[in-house]
Amino acid sequence: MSSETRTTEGQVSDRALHFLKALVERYIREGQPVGSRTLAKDTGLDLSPATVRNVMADLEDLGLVVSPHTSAGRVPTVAGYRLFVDTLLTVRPPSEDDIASLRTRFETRSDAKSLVETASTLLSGITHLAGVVMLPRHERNVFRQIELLPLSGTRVLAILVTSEGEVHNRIIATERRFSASQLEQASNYLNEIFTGQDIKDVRKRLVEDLKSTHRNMDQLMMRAVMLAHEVVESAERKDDCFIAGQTNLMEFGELASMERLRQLFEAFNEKREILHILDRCIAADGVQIFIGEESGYALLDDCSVVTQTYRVDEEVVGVLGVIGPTRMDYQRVIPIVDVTARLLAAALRQ
Amino acid sequence: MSSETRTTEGQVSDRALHFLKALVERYIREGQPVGSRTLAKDTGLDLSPATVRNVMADLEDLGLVVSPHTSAGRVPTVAGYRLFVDTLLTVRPPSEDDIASLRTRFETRSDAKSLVETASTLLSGITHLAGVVMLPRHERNVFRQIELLPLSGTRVLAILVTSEGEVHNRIIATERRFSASQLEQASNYLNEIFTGQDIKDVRKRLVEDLKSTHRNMDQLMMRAVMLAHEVVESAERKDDCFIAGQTNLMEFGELASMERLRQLFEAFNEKREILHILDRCIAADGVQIFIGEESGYALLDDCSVVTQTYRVDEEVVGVLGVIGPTRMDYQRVIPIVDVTARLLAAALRQ
DNA sequence: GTTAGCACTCTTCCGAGGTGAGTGCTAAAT
DNA sequence: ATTTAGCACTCACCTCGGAAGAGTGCTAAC
Repeated sequence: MSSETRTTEGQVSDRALHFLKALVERYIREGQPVGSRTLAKDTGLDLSPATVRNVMADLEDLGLVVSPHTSAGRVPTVAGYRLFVDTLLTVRPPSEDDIASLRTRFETRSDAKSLVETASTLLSGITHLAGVVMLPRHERNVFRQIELLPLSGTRVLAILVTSEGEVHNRIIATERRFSASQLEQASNYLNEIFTGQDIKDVRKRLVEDLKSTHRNMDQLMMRAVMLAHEVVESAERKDDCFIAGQTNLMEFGELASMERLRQLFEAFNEKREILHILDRCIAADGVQIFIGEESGYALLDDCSVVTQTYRVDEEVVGVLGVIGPTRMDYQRVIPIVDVTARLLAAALRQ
Repeated sequence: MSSETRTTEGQVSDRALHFLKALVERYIREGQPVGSRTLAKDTGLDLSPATVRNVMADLEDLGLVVSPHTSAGRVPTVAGYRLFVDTLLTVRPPSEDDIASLRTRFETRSDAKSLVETASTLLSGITHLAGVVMLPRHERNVFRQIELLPLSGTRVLAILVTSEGEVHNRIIATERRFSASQLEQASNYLNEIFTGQDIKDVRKRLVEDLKSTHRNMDQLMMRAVMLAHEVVESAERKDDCFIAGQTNLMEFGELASMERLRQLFEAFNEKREILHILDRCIAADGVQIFIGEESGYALLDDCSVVTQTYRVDEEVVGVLGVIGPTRMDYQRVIPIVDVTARLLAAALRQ
């Protein structure tokens, strides 16, 4: 794929590229196939439609544009967008308005979850696309404190606090009844030994512990640590990802089919596929763009994904971005995603 | 309105009602205006279309049905649905399949939040409508334990556990730095004094306390108790309500306009209006049905809402239901909502 | 290399005409 | 007094046939 892009790129004249750029920009603005006459005016070069047509034919041969039917203008293909995004695009910094509206909204200091929520709302609000943000996931996840409280019957409420100040709780169904003091004893034990350690280590250690000594609480404590471990592994991936502004996508004509939209929204609710894509983006580090089918999910064939990772203490902890039609305004969107990532990182740091 | 319904009801012959019933049922099944010929066959009575037409004309005069245009069949009006739901409807118990699929899914015992989530998923899955469930809100909200932990800078993490086993946490920005031991002291104090008390009382008491003594921690503790109080008041109402299966609504032709759908989905995200309606339903207790404009929100003009309250320990703590097109299958939906409410209540009780 | 001209292809937008479903009304039948 | 058959009428919907407009490809001239 990349080699193919190379060769085409090599053969395209500068003027042709200039035309491609103008065409993509125009199409992004208007959303309709652009014809030779229009494009001739757009480029600024004082050329006749006929000349433009010749160039367009070349671009079509190279697979950078297509015409939906004989007598429509041309529309960029995925390869066309790709070339545009990779080499033609002039990234302007986000407008003052956009920055201002971002900055103020991030000023409220609060927990990771609400920051992430704000971030996705902001992204979707400013770009008029769907905003997605993954919760920060730390490589190192330090056990800070655990609290075990008896509920009715044999159920126990376990509350885990990590050193990042995240609180996780779950109800554990046990085999027998535990008194409040028994549970306190257990949590004291856990806290004493494990506070400040990495949760992965805690788990490993406890498993070994269990083999040698056979303590009364074993089962319960094991479960509690399992909870802790789950926090690291994040079994509940669904909650790790915020999506906002899905409805924005309804306004784009190219996604107007009810059936497609429905599937798209269901994917947003399901989140599994979205998370897959974001995982790939997190691995890449930096701005990552999937155009149309590049994402690998048929659902997103007419969509593009623009993401940027964000880091805390030099470590990449998450990723955020937007999902919209392939025809999105990359020039505007990319810097916005970029800035939002930085602002979110800053907000998380303090 | 109700008096009007009365009078019309009085004037409608039994046969006319029988026709209305058949018409509504048919329309719910097929989704298209039903004409005299069709209806004549449907009723079973061996009557000619002409006769049916006469009756239909009467029903139209009474405002129970309308025809979208001269040569279409008739469609129930809101008043028609109302009459149908109130007096004509034969509620059959939910099918064995439905009950089975509900029961097994509720067997997993877990915390309120995930039960509520299951409930809404189930509702939407079985009815093919949007399912909504409000989290149980207890009148009495008992303070069980509070934990205060220092975070970076002057921020403090407050964790509150109620006697129902719900865990709430928030980050509190304070004016000055507190050490871990100071915070422990504070939380010990709070726990000692307030455990087992109603949170509302706790707050009242603390406010008074502050006036007399001027303790070191005042500000912080005040905030902590504010958090506790917020839990009761549930400032974050948004999180109190789960909606699932919104996408189901996209399949109904009568809601097919993009613009309407978009507004509807935005209302679902916003939740404010939905919560208003649910609040009204909770006050009513029992099965509550809003048909079309009855809900009072223009957004829901083509929708109906069917809800049932659910109770724990005799006290109504929440409400659940479905939102779908006015043309939903009331006969099937109502009992399903009813059963789900009972099952959720049962699951919450243990 | 660029352009004007021209034939050609498609979409899109009417308007006409036909069809079918369903109605209301009237007059006859039960 | 119902019920029914008959009939004229009304719309929505479909299809077909231009006409208009946008845009193309090609060719020949500049």
